[in-house]
Amino acid sequence: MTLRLYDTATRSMRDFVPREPGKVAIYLCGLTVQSAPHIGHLRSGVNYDVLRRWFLHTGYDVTFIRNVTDIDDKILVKSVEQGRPFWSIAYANEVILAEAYRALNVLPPTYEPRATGHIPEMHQLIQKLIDDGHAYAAGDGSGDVYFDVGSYPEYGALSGQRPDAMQAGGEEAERAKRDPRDFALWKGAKPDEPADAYWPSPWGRGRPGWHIECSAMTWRYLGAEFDIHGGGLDLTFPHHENELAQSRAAGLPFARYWVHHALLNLGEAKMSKSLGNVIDLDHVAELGIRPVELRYYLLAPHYRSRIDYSDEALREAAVAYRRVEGFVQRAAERVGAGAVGEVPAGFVAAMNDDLNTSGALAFVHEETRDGNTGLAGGDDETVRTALGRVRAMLGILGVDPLDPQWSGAERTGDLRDVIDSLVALALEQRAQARARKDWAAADAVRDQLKHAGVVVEDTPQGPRWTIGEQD
RNA sequence: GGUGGAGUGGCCGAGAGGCGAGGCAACGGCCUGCAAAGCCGUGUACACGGGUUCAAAUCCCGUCUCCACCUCCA
Repeated sequence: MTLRLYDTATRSMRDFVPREPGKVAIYLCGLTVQSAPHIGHLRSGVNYDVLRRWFLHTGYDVTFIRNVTDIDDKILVKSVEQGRPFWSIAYANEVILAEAYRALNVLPPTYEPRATGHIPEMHQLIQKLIDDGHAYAAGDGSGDVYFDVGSYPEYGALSGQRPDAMQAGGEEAERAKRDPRDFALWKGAKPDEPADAYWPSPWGRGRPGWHIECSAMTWRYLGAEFDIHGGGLDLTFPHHENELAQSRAAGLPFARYWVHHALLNLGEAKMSKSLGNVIDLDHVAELGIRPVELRYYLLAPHYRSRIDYSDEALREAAVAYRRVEGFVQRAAERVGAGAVGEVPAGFVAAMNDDLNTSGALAFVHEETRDGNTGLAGGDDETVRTALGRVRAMLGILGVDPLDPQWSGAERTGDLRDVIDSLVALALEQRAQARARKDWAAADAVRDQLKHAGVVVEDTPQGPRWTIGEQD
């Protein structure tokens, strides 16, 4: 069975056929590092991380490129406002972003190129487009270079826009464009913008337009043609349409599949800096939700379904995850972590069906139930099998509780052994009280531990403790 | 105005012509000294109105509501 993916360009599900057998080359539009990321941005990282891990699981050699846009209008505006170099602002946000990805167990990309590191490649592409009659330098001395949309008949095919029906964009100020739909490949330097934000070019000092960077970087790292181009639904137009137009016009076949994920909304609108309706990792932490639980929340709905964020839904997802996590921990205590096992066929079928993570999770929960039954009945073989399967599935989703990434250390740190000794003392007291049926004394011990954040549960093998919420 | 997409039980959320995904919550039971955890059981859900069909949440037509894009945006 092969993976089927929904391809935006054809608006249909297509069997995934790699350009080269056994290899897949993916380009994901990363973030513009104008500010710290919110969880909508992180959804993008998590969704494509799951796609990537699925390819790895199914035996592909994956080349995964995720870019960083480290220069754009907003960054330059901030640079002027704050009196800091634009690159220091971009880099500071890039560091925060990297930390967020790491916290969510998003694998580092094969390479993470920055727009500003690829000016020569952009120049090459732009020159080729000019030479071939697809682009022109503005006649007003601005130093701008525009893509000539009229020279590319396929324009609009990706996003389903009909060029003649498109609303004229940002009204005035489009200076020397021959057609309002033409877009900037290169932007000439302007006096009111930071003086350190420019590079020399055949058309004068300037900086790149937004879209050209992705065409340049896919070309540089993945070649003329590659397998999958991903990004948020909101990038379909104009960004991806423009990338496609300029790349194709320059003679590059470009992406074979276009994968777009839906956005995360808060209230009535998508989460965005400009609307101010933003939830970030700090807010999630304040709710008592761990990063692994946030990751579960972000990957549980299908990637093409909109997520309407609510604290309540996030908490529910965390509870669902904790059920599975609880099984994994108890099972590992009983039979040992063991090796990662087989992945159930239903899970595979769901994942191959356009990465249906929701459907796939149903199998995680079924296997968890079987495992819990085994645990209750003392059937170690069932426990072992279920544990192996659950861990295999969770590993593909990047949320295996036994992955060193999570490992429970974030709550107990290196103090686990110390706590264990102390708790053992208390539990010994409780055991003595229970032996003489002094339930009040026994419960007092448990209550005190609970108050300190240690939750005690009795099992057929004796009491076990976990770290919970402090009262 | 143009282009995509969505409305599923108290909540979240898959599915896409015929056996009620899964989770959370609720209720009942088992287990437990009590609890916790777990297991078992309990739901006649598919925005509305028509139509097609032996059969529709799933297909067709119409209506309503919502979201995204058409401008920077994951």
